[in-house]
Parts: sequence; structure tokens; C-alpha cells
Amino acid sequence: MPNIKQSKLDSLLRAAEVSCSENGARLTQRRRQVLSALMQSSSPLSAYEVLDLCNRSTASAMPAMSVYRILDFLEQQLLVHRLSTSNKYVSCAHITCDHKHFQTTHFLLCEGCSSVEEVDATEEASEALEQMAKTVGFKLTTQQFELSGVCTTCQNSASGGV
Amino acid sequence: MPNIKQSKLDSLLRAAEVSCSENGARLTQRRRQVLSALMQSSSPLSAYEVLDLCNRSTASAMPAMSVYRILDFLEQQLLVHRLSTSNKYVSCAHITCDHKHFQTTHFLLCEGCSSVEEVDATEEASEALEQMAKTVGFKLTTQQFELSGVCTTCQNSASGGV
DNA sequence: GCAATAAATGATATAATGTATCATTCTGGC
DNA sequence: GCCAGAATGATACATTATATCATTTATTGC
Repeated sequence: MPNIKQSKLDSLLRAAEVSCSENGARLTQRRRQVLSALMQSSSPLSAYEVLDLCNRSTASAMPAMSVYRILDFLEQQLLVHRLSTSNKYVSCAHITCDHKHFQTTHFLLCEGCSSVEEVDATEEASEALEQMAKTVGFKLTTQQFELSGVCTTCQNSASGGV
Repeated sequence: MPNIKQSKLDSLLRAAEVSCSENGARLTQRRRQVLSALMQSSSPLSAYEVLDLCNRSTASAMPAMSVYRILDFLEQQLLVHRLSTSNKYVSCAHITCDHKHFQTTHFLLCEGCSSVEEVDATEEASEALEQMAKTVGFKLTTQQFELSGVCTTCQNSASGGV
């Protein structure tokens, strides 16, 4: 059961297709299948979870190898992000808008419902972190972090969401 | 070849032993062996890298299972930290001092030499990040991040260190 | 349209990583 | 020494990831 409307999914996939072709890449059937699985999930998925979903929705079994290859591709196309703390994948929240990725996107991971919120780094946070790193001589090369917390919904439903 | 002096290693291990006994835990031979391997490494090690090191230094082969168990133990004792982005382990930088861990320790990971610097979060950084999360309704539960960058040494040796 | 070429996927094997389970050994308290 | 619990050994297996080569599918130049 999709967590998003079909119409929404369609428009996302169309936008993804456009985005690919602008890069001279193709959003093939298989790639669309993988991307679609991620888009319909409310939480990040591991490569094998994606695989299972894909193999549930169609008759022709996809090999694990393909999933890894396709996830790599989608990540390069910035259609999908890899969360390194959990080693899972989420579809990018900015596929339909003109949002630019300057290595300054943070991911807020809800411990209750496993949902992910993709937010831009604030100027203050970036500077404070850079400053902090500087005190030990470090120069940050990325401003893309994964922060654990609790989302609004789960804060309200004190139990911790479902 | 150890990257630290034997005397330094000894004092670290002694401090670790004291720390354990204060918690009613024991730093056994095996645990000491694992911890020692991490202490002597200048960069984080995966569980299997630790295993290899342990099995190189002694005749009696340690099973992988033990390494995982022992790493869990050492992590609980705060003698070792697990880096979730790389799924590797580093020995704590504050074993010999009275440093407290309040979930506010950041890890700066050098892309050049893979070294790790353990730093306390600054007030500014913590607040800025909390504020950022707040804008989307998130409440952070931890302030322990892993930031990629380049350390002083590697910045100077432009090649990227070795 | 069609061959040549490149891109993408399939298929298989295998490497690497992590966990479950039960047996055995070690340790401290009595 | 004996016992209970902690720690480790040993084995099997589950999960995750990659290497490699064959096959299919698309693209390009003609």
C-alpha cells in the first residue's frame, strides 16, 4: 500500500525522468522500479528491502546486483540519498523542485517512526560546526549530516509512533 | 608497528582496567587484546580488521563472534566508540582523563589519513543544530556526529597525507 | 533499416560482514 | 573443591555486498 497518491508518484517519476535526460542519462524500467519503491516508502530502505519490494511487485525477479547498481546510479543522479549511518536509502525530497544540493543537506532521522526529514543547513549551524572543527585544525569538506531525533508526530503520540 | 609508545599504551590499558573495575566489569585478556589493537591504530578499524590484528599478534585464534561481543562490551564501557558512518571502531580519546561523555562528542574524520579527532560539541554548534531541527518540528536526541574533513597534517602535505 | 558500439541488465559465484546457538572454560564467593 | 554466573570457543548460518562474464537493450553512424 503506497503511502503517497498515485498522481503524486507519477509526477515525481516524470520529474525524475526529466532530470535524468538533462544529464544525458536514462530512467529505465528497472531504475524506475527501484526509485518508485523508495518513493513509496515512508522510511529509508536497505538495498535488500528495495529488492524485496521490487520482486513483490513484478514477476521477473531482479538480481541483487542490479539493485546495487541502480541505487548507485540513482544516487549519482541525486534522485536518491544514501544514509551512511544506517546504510539505507531514501528518495530525494527535492525531485520536483529546483532545489540545489551543495553538500549542505542534513537528514533528520526519527527514532520513533524511522521517517526522514531532509533539511538545508542553516548558516548558523554551518558556521558553528566549521568553527568547532577549526579549533582542532580540521577543515570540513562536507556539511551533510545525519541527526537522530524525534519528529513532531512521534513527540505528540508519546508512545513513540507507529 | 605501534603508532604509540609502549609506555603510553601501558598507561592507557591500566586506566581502562581501573575504569572497568569501577563499573564492576573486568578487562580480561581478550578484551585487553582487542582494546590494545584499537589503541595502537591511528585510524578506525572494522571488526574484522581488529580480528586480523588480534590473530596476528597471538597464536590462539579468536573467533569473529568474540570480537563483536568484546567490541560491544568496550563500547558500553565507553572505552571504544563506534563510528556509524563507516561502521568502524576507535578507542576513546579520553580514557586517561576524567572526561565525561554527555552524548555531545563529535568525531572529525580525516579524508586524507583516516585519522579521527574526538571533540566536544560547542555550545554554539549544539544550539544552531537544535534550532535547525526545530524548524521542522524535530527534537534532537543526540549530539554526536561524524564530520568529514581534512586534518592539519593532510592540509599541509597537499598530496593528501599517507 | 542495419550493423557496430556502448549501455544496461541478467546470472552466477563468491567475498565480507554480522548473528544465533550451544558447549566449554574461567572466575569469584562460599 | 564446588557452584553460579560470566566470558569465551566453536560451529553454523543469515545478511549484505561485490566480482565477473554473458546476454539483452538502446544508440549512433552509415
